[in-house]
Amino acid sequence: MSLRYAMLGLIAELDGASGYDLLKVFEISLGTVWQATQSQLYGELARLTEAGLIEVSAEGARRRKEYAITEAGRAELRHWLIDVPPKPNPRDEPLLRIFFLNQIEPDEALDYLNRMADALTERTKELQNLENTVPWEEGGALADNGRLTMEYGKRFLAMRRDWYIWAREQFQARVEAAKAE
Amino acid sequence: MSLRYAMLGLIAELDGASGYDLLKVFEISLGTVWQATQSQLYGELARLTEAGLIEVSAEGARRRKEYAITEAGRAELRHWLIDVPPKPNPRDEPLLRIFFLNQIEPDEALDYLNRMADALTERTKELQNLENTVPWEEGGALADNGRLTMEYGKRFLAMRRDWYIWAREQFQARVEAAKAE
DNA sequence: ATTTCCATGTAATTCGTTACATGATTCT
DNA sequence: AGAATCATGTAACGAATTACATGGAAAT
Repeated sequence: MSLRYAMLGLIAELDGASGYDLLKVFEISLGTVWQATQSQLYGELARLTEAGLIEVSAEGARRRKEYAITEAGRAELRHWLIDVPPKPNPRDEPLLRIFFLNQIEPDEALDYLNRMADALTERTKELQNLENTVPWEEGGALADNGRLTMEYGKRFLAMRRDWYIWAREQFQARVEAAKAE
Repeated sequence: MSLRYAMLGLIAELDGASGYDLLKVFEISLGTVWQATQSQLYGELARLTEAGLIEVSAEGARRRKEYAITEAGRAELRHWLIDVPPKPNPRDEPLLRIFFLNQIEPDEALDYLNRMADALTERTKELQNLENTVPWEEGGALADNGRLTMEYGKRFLAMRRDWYIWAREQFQARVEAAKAE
């Protein structure tokens, strides 16, 4: 159900946004945190309008429809932010794989852990580049909060890279202990 | 598609497991990393059998069916582990909320950030308790890998708690700067 | 006897992805 | 004139959630 609130929140911040505008925002600034397809967006816009949480505030050229949040929508968004406890992800694919590491050869497993650590180092560089090129000045409050999530992203990458390095060491120690027998 | 491999991997490790057995494993040891419902499991068991990746190795009392991985299944699992790059989560609800923090009052936002940090401290304690009560000796390789994910869980919790504390400071500084104008 | 646990399945609904389809405006 | 971009929608499919339904065996 969170897509609903993601859209509600964006419409609250970016007043007079169209479905197309939202799509761009999802692609660019929200892409790392929440993904949505064009199909989903237009469907949810219809449902939000139906539910009275947003309304068409203007119609522009090329069939463009601009949306604005209603009072009911604002209340709903506020309620979600304050009263509904956020639920963390119930699924983590990279971590799932760790459980099955002994299904491949020890060397392959060590290699896998190395590759994962390297990939995270690579992504850290990319994120750093992104941070350097984003025009932070514009955008106001949304950009300020974007900066918070940028820092989160950096810490998350670093934590995982460190963990892969640590896990590799653990795994290797295990392999060598087994060999010594 | 990862549920498929989660089940394939479990059947490879726990030879002769039934759907019911897998369900228990998902509830207990795999629950923090990958969730699946009973409905999903039985459906996927049928599909995996259909695809020749597993087979019914025995039938027991109470309609129990035990499954074993086939050679084709082993190859498929191995291929997934080695060749298919894992994809990290495209959605993070707690982080999404951060974008809309300025939709509520500054005091409420600060309060929210505090509550999130506290909740993570709480969950750290729970995880520590869990670690102390899990019988690590049994279970062999699966348990060894479980220990790796346990450490991941601890680091992840700590990272998020620290970040919430940091974010709270950032947010407060912003609020005070705005007040000073 | 009856509760509890083992055990498997199906149905209905919602959410997400990919693909298809089309029209209007601006730019070169 | 033609390409690129803006803009909205629908259809088909697959994955996930919730609920329903039932039966056999063991324990109290």
